Amino acid sequence: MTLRYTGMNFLVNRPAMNHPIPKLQELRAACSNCSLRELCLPIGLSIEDLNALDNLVSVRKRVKRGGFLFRDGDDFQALYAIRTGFMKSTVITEDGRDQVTGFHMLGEIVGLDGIGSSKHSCDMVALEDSDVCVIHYENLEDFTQRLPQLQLNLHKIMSREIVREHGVMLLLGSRDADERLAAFLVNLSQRLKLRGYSPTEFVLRMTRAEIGSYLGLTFETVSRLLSRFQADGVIEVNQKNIRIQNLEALKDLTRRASCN
Amino acid sequence: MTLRYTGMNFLVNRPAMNHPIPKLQELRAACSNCSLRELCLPIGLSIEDLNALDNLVSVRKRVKRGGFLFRDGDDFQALYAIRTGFMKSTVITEDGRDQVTGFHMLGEIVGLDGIGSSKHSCDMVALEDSDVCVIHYENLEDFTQRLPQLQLNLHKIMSREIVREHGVMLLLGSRDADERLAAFLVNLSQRLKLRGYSPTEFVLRMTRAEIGSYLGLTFETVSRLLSRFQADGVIEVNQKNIRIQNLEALKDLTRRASCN
DNA sequence: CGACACCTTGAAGAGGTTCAAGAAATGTGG
DNA sequence: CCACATTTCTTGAACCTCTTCAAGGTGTCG
Repeated sequence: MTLRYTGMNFLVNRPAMNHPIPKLQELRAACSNCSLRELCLPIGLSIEDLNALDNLVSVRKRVKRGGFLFRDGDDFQALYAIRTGFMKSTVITEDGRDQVTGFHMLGEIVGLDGIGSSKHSCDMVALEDSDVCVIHYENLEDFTQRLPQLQLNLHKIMSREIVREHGVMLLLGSRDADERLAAFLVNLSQRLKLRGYSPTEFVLRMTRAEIGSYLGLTFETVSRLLSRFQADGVIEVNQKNIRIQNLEALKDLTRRASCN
Repeated sequence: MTLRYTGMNFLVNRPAMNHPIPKLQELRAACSNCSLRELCLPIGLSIEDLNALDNLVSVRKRVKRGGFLFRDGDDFQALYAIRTGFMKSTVITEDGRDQVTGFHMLGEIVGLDGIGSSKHSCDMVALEDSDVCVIHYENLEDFTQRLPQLQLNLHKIMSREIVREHGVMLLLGSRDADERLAAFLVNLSQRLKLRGYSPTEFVLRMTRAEIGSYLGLTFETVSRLLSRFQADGVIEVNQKNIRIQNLEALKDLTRRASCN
């Protein structure tokens, strides 16, 4: 079987949810038909509400690999739901250093950083050709006024982002390099599993440097640790291809009590 | 002038916004009269809306120093607006290590972590006797349905928390110890200034260990750095009392380009 | 006043960074 | 489609920042 490019080939074992390349007239999104709706903003909405939502999420946008969905300083206009692809968010300092603050995959909502100040405060870069639903924010505010469930969903999404970041802070503040990288791999694995992909075999869409930036490590350290995990028989690495041999061992690494 | 205890004596130079000890019958909150409303949830609400809000935020709660406002695992019931006092939030790992994820002062909303999963995912501990307005979440959802401005405010507050955490991630992931501590002091200074307090002279309500936990450093490192900043003439330290001698130098420390 | 928590400072040690060099993969243009 | 440039990755060795361990000092509260 030869697969056409679907924008989801950052995954190895593709399940039965391939999307064909959308034709232009299909670029209109439709939450009611979307296979991701149980992961996304419309979680648990009724049929009627879903139909209403289709009028809100009416545009899609493609971002080529390496392209920006939005940039630090851009006026905030919309939230974006990732349909296919993979993205990273980065914050930049005055002196030019930057830090990856998150990796985002299908079904996730990005752009939440812009609501507070009406400007985006990070860059959102596609790590592979990506396809997003554009959720115009002013319209969304109107919709949430009428759909309490939608409002709740939005609040939950934002709250979960806050909790996710708590986890990253814990990682960066209290764990050593092994634990950070192990936690990163386990997290990726779990998110892929939730989307129906293999939790043990996948392709990293980001470079070692990007992983390092996210984890507060240098790319050399990431590279060395991947090699060591492989030597220990926990994972198998081949360039960007990862196969987790012993998921339990990896999970143990993330919670290894270092006697304090 | 001898001041009665107002729950705000973590600050040195008190401006003209002292609250008397609330008598029991005064424990009913009133956003419409609150001097903090320009920092808090009701920012920019009309008079009518403010009056409506008074029915939402109808309870106050006191938390003694060292007490918990809520704990990891508690059912999520409400958000809390800090009226007086000072708090820290901490997340805990399975192996018992914990990390401070934030320090919170008057006018700030805490508890946002609980919305996503209906359970709180961190501890919220009072670092001094504190007084909070209880915003029952179900009621809040009803109110935001009717008050678009209130909904927007809530979204902005959550978005800003996300952005704040981006900043902490940057701090923990990309900066050395000097830069972290300098950034911490500058941040405290700015938040105090916003509330009408002296930005250059204040009392730390947290221990060196808590600062260290927040910044991903040991308490010894924090202690050493405070001493060094003092030796460099940037600040003056006397136990928990801080006087910033050279705010610009401190700000420079936070953005010192280390040539990469 | 004594117990306890908190803070300071020193010295040794370790984990991760930096610098460096080469290999492998990827992309580009003719 | 191949050659070349560029990016990415791996691995080693020296170094450095921050941690760990330790001991003594200071402040606070019952």
